[in-house]
Amino acid sequence: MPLSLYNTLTRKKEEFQPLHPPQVGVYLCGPTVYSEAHLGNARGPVVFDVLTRYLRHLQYQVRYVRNITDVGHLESDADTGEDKMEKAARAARIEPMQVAQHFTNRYRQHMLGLGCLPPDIEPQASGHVIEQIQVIEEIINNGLAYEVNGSVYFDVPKYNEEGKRYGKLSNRSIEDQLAGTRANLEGQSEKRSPLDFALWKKASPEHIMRWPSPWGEGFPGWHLECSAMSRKYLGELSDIHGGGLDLMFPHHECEIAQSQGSHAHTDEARFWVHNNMITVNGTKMSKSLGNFVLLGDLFTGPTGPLAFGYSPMVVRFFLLQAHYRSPVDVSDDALQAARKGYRKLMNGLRLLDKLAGDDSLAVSGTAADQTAEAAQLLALAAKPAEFLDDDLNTPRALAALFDLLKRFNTLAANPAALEAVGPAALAQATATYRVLVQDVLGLRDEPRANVEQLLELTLGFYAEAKADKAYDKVDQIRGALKTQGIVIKDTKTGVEWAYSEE
RNA sequence: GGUGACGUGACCGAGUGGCUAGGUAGAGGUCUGCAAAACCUCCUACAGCGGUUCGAAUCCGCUCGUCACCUCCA
Repeated sequence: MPLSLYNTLTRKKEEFQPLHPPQVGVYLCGPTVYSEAHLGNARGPVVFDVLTRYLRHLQYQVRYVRNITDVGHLESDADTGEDKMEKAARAARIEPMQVAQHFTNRYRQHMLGLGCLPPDIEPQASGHVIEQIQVIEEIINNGLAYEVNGSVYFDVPKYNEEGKRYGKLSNRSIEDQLAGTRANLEGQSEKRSPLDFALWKKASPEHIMRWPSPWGEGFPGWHLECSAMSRKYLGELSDIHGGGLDLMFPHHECEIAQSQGSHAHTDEARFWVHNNMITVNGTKMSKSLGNFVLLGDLFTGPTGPLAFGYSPMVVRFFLLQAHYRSPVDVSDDALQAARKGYRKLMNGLRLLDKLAGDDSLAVSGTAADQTAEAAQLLALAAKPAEFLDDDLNTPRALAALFDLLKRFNTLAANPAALEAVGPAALAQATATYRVLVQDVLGLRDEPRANVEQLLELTLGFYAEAKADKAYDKVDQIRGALKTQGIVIKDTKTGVEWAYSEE
C-alpha cells in the first residue's frame, strides 16, 4: 500500500507520488528566532522529521528544507508595531542578528535533542532578501501588487478577479473575509483592500532591520520568505509544504497567492500538510496566552503546568503517540504514561540483540521459516509500516510495534516457539522493529545509568575482592575496566579511578 | 458573525457502519530468594436525545459542552 497524506488543499487523503521520483522536496515553515522555543514549536519539526525519515525509508531521495525566520516580523499589522527581533535586541542591548543567532543555536540544540535530523537546507530569510525582492517584482509585473509610499502590497481582489481564489486553502470566501474585517485597522490605510497583505514594508527611521530595495529601505513582508526560499531550493512546485494548523491562514494562503501571482504560477506545493496544536487543559499553547512550556524547562522541569521534567525522547514519544492532525493535550499524567511506554519500547530494542544474537538459532536452518509461527510474526512486523502509510498514523504504528514487542517477549521466554519461528523470519522481524523504532520514528535509547555511580559500584566489588585476597577476581575487574579506558589506583586513602593515559 | 474541529473506559489516545487499537493506571494469576521485567486473565467506553440501517461510537438531525482560525503564533 502506497503512502497517502491528508492534503489540506483538497481536504482529503491522497496517494503520495513525487513530481520527480525518486526526488522529494519537503518544506517546513521554521521558527521565528526572537525567543526561546516552546513545546508547541516542536511538534511540526518532530512530525516532519518522521515524515522525511519515512520517505527516505521508502527509498525516496529527500531534500528537506526548514527555514529560519530572522528578519523580525512586526508585533502587529500596523506601521507603529515593534519588530520582534529589534525589541528583543534592545532589551538585551545587543545586535538583532545576535538575538537571531542565539535563538537559532538554541533551537538547533533542542531539535537535535528531540531526535530531529538537521534539515538538508536551513535557509535564513535575511540571506534571501534579493530573492524575495525578485518575487515582488514578478508579482508587480503581473499586475497583482502595487506600491504605496515605499511599501508594496499584494492585491487580493484583483487576484481573485483573475480567476484565482485567495482562500482556497483555508476554505474561506473573500466576501466573508471582508464582512468579518474590523474596519479601519490602524496602519491599513495604505491598503486598497483590508485583505491585501504586505510584500514589502517601508522601514521607519528608527527601524534597524532594513534592506535596500527598488522601493526604498525596508524589509520583506511576513509571508514572502517561504515562497521565495521554497522556490529557490525546491523549485516552482514542491512536493510537500508543511506547518502548524495556525499557519494555514493567513500565512500559507498568502504563500500560495504569492506563488500563483509570481512567475511560478503554481500552488507552491502539491501537498499542504498541517499539524495540529498542542494544548494545555484544552487550550492551545501559545506565546500570547502565556501557557507555554519552554523546551529547555520541559527537559529539566518543573515548569508551568508540569510538576516534573521529561527527557527529549519521552517528549518525542509522547508527541508520536497522538496523530499529527489531532490536538494533543500536555499533562503530567500523559507524559508519565508516555515515559513508561517509551522505556518499554527501548527495552524491546535491547531484547532484539538477545533474540537475534542467539547462536542456537543459526543452526536450526531456514526450513522452519515456512511455519505458521513465522508467517504470524512477519504479519505482525508488517503492520507498523501499513499504518505509517495511512497518513503517517504514528499512534497506530506504535500500537502495532507494541503488539510485535509482545510477541518478541513471548518468544524470548519460550524456546520452543522461538525454534518454530526460525531465524530468517526472526531476523526480518527484529530488523523491522529496530529500523522503524530507531530510523523512522527516530526514538533512540537514552542511557539513564550514571556511569560514575556504576564505576563506584564496581570499585566497591574491587575493594572487597582485594580484601578477600581473591586476586583472580581483582585482575578480572582491572582488566575489564582497562578495556573501557579506566585504570584503578590503589592509594593510601582508598581505591580511586582515573582515565587511562595510554 | 464567518470558517473549521472536537466530546471515547480511571488517565492519555487510535479507530470511524458489523472484527477486544495501543500505552499508562487498577485487580487476579504465572514466574521469582526478594524485587523488577515479561507473559496470561479481568476491568471493555464511545456527551445527550431522536432518526437512517438487519446492524452505529462510526452516517443524518437536534441539544448541550469544549476548542481553533479569522491579529503575531508551530
